[in-house]
Amino acid sequence: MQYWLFKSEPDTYSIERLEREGRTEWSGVRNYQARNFMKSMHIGDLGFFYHSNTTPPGIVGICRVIREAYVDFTALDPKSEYFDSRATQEKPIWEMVDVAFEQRFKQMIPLDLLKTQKKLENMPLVQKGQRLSVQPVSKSEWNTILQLST
DNA sequence: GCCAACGTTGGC
DNA sequence: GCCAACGTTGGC
Repeated sequence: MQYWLFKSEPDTYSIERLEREGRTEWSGVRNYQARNFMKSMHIGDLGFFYHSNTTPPGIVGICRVIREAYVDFTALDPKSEYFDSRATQEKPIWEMVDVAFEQRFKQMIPLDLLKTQKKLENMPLVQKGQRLSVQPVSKSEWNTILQLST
């Protein structure tokens, strides 16, 4: 069992929408490092749901991996905003997982607060210039953040 | 809206 | 294989 963090701009896909829909395909990731993290996910893994590019940014809840990595077909669809002309049926390049809604925090844990936590100083999330949209979270980081959510 | 940081592209 | 140019991310 591993822990993760998924970033999403709420205008694109919010925790509220995930709560409403129950589950979603995490399509559109176009970064190799983030894709590789998704390929290493297993059913039952948990992830923090992070709202980026909003005021304030922060962790808003938890989701759960319910399907392991498979072809992100949006890369093959010319009509999709995530279309990648280099992707083919034989070599689709990009993959995605499915996640389910797990929990929404009563209050967002703002990035500001995460940055003040000594125990979280090594998280990619709090590093300046870090843009990775899917990243691993250690068990101790996970627990530290859970404490902040109560 | 600005811009620093980063990943990717492509000329050489 | 280097690296400048470019596009994107995302905090502020």
